[in-house]
Amino acid sequence: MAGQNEGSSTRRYPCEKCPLRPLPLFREFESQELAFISTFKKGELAVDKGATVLVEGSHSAHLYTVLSGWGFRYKLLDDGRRQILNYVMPGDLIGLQGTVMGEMQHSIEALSPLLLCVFEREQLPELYRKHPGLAFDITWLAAREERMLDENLLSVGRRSALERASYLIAFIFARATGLGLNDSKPMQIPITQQHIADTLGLSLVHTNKTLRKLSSRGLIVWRDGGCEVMDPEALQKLSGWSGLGDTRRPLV
Amino acid sequence: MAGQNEGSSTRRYPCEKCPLRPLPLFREFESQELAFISTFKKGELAVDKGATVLVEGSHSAHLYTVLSGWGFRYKLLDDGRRQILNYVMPGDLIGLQGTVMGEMQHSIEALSPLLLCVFEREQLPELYRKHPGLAFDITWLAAREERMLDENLLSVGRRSALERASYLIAFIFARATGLGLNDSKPMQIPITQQHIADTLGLSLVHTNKTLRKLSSRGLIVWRDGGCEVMDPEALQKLSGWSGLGDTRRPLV
DNA sequence: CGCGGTTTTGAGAATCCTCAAAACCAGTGG
DNA sequence: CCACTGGTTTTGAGGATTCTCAAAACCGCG
Repeated sequence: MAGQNEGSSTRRYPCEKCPLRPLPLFREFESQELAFISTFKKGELAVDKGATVLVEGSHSAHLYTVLSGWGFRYKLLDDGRRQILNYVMPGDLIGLQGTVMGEMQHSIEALSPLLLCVFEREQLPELYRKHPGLAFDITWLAAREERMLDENLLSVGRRSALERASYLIAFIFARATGLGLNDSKPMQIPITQQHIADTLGLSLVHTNKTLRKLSSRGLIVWRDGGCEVMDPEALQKLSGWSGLGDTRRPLV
Repeated sequence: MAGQNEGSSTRRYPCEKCPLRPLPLFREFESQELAFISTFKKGELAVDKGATVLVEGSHSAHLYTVLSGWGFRYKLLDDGRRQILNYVMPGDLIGLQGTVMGEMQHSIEALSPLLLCVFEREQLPELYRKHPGLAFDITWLAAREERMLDENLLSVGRRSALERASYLIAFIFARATGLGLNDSKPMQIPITQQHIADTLGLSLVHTNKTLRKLSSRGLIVWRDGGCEVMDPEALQKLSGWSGLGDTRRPLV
């Protein structure tokens, strides 16, 4: 296995100075809620690129919010076939399944160096008791994840290879843009074609040929081991996807 | 469209005499929680087979728990391609997405006559304020739905047609069995092959040929417009699925 | 320069799809 | 009781998509 949670537990970002919260994407919080979150947060965890954050079958005592970096959730079959379920980006709450239902049913791996806020499972009941608004937010985030999975399932089940690839890239682009991650002009997504293949349910070879078509149409460029998005509108149109809504969302 | 919510709003089952709650599958409730649920419940809705319970794009003011019957959640592409996301069975909470996030992002259709408990969106904040335990249960159910979607996505993305079909039937069988729905000796699932095709992401023709293989091996029998499950263990083994856990779950 | 990981290409094979038609079956109306 | 109808299941055949196998090209890194 690539590597386990090796990470320092410093605390560079107090919640009051959270770099994410000011973004227009996120809903505003009441100060008392913010104060609670601040005590709820136990520290930060830095995870190396390629390391596994959470492992299927483990019984995690923690819950995390992504502060920065990219990752992905996936499941494996016995013979090694891998399905990537979704990507994990700043503001996402991860480990909820394990925390709420017991055992983790999927794994999460870092696609880039990840910085996580660490929360403790044990304090969750207290959160639910004292801060119904935050409890509602957690449900909201779970419903949002469900919605993204619905879309992914629709894509893998019913779209052609070309549509799937377009959808995936447009989808990731939309999420990253909302977070203000497109600082470089053509935004770059830090994934390999193997990741895309395992997300779309296609073989590596056919994925490559499909991406090649997108390249030849000028919609993307594959460079420096990542995908540069040249024409997100065209990708979205090609996939027949209606886009993310523009509702603001909570951040826990 | 086949038909809209035509249903009487009688109230045959007071919560105190809920036919589901006594099942060993469900966690026990505190009496005050039960009392609240009872006031939370606004009535019952009977939905005809084939009718659409919730429509994608609508802004539902209601939230439902299935009392009896079968249904399915699905999404459509513009050109009519359909992907079934999951099946809906007694004890499932539906409409949460629409209630929590605004617009419904999927539709739900009845596979058999459905009986639903009706709750109101407006009272949800009160539930979160007064009954953190119930709030947690709702999150739990959302996480459970997410888990089922993860499994379905793994299946559609990475399993062969034969494995997918086996998995789906074993999965539905396991859920129904937990609910005590297998009163008839070989349990019958009330779906058409078109439903299976749209769940697995396969064409109708190929689905038929795949099911035929399962029949010839004696794992299922297709009779009376439904699927009789003859050998659930073999199906589960063939699909390489580890089964549902045996944790008890909440019922809201 | 050599190495491991990633991308690219080619070729043949398996899976899965579409088109088309027949068989089957329950319900309806004559 | 029978013919008709619409929905569902079944089968065949040819074609498109996607897969596996295999090898080469590429690329950053020690």
